[in-house]
Amino acid sequence: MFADERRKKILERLAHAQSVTVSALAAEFGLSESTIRRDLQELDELGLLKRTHGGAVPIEVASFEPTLQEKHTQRAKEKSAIAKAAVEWIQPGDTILLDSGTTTLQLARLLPDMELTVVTNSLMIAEELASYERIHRLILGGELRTTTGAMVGPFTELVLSRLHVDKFFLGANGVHLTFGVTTPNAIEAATKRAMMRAAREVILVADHSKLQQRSLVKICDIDEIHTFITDAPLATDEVEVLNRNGVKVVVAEETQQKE
Amino acid sequence: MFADERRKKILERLAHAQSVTVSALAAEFGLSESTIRRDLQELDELGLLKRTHGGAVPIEVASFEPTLQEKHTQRAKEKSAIAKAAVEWIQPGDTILLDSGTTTLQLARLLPDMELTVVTNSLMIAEELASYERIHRLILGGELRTTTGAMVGPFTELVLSRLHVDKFFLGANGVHLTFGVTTPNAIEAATKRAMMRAAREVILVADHSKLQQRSLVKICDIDEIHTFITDAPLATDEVEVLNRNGVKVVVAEETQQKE
DNA sequence: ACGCATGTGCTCAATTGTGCTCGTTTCCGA
DNA sequence: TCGGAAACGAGCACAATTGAGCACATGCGT
Repeated sequence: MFADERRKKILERLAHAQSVTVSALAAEFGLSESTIRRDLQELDELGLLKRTHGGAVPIEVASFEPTLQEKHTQRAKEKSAIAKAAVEWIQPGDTILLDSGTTTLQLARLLPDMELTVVTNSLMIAEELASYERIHRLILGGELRTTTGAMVGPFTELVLSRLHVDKFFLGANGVHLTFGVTTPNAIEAATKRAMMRAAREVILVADHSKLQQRSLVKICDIDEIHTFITDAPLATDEVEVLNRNGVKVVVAEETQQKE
Repeated sequence: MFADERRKKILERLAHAQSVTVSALAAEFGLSESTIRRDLQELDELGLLKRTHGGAVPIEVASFEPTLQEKHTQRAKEKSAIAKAAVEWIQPGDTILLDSGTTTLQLARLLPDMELTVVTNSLMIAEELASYERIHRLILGGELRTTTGAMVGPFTELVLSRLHVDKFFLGANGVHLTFGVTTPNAIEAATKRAMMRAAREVILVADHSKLQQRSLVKICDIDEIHTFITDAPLATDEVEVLNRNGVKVVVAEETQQKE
């Protein structure tokens, strides 16, 4: 990987995400932070990005919606770490299904532009993927929900009934060992269930704040999850319960340097 | 193997990979690195690649998509006038179907926030409608096309086969009295036909630059259109032909503010 | 045979990319 | 407002890569 190549990738990344961090880039490329800093400095001088402390942001002015933006930043580091670990699960040629949600949106941003089929019911993810060249994108239709930007309902489920994907990345509001996986909205829950039926492997992505939480509507029992990717180490007994239920647990490393 | 031949191969290699290395090329061709360096230098001076330390990367065309943004501004005033006239056709409680395209996008922007069900296969329109409170929004899914942001294909048509809307606002690239209504892409044309089948009334919206133009793929004959909204007065014989085919013609008044 | 252009390989000092250290600056939570 | 942690930039060291120069081989026309 050459410097120019790497810088191009940094710009690509920045085109999809609102920001990049020095530490994350260093970890991703397997290089020192010094090198990344030099890259960012160079790109900054060329006017291709704007340097910030700890990273960089795109050059555009961006009068983005604050509410959505806010949510992004909530536990952004955790979500990003989880998304990064989740991307590792994806191989060229895969057919993946992305649930709506901020963690999966982050995942979409981190997707490499490789031979891939991505199915999603999230308007934001669809938008995010619009510029990818090589990714084949199938959008599940449905009724558009304002709060989550998700497309849900019978039409979504109709299309899902005709689909079969390799991997489904499921987001949720509550992950409880005995009460199962939950979300606040009944229609969304039904759609999530339909997505599970369409997938060979169900991968649950949720940061540690969701753990042992209960939301209103149950999506599924914990043993219906094949893999659970989260950001903080679980208690040993929790891992034991999960493993006993056939759930593989992956704890995402926050970027190398621990604080 | 001649030098020119070798250089051509290097360029081919670079067209497929993101980069090439001097050492790899030297090994592959069984030549010294000096020779490869001279090749790369030559190609760099010719502007056919960009030299880096240890190898080379392709020239960046940086072909960002101005096309979509450009299209917005093209004939914006006409499109806006048409959209304004089209909105008059919509009543509270209606179920309307919006085609993808810049004119219909403009229409979506001008929609009053009233009791309404809007169905669309356009990602941009979906996004535009995301903030509306009272409008019930149904998004047709399908494969996402990069150039137009439209969702098309069998899944789109599957959902459409289950729907019935009051009014369909159809966009097109060519409107010809004898050859009918046309568009450049076959898959999009098929989806547009499916949308027509799902509608009680088909309303064609197209500015006068599309008139008597032909694009590649035919969507329908002119007599399958119920209403045609455009921005410039047509010739009297044209109107006569249209009326004879059962097409109601509406000419939108350009708004007062001329510059 | 001769002169010359071209293509190639080798050597070596100079350049570049990178990692590391260290003192300074900036940020964030108490 | 303050203190510690994180991030920063300058400077240095080291290794890989580079370019210039030279030598050698081949091909071509005279």
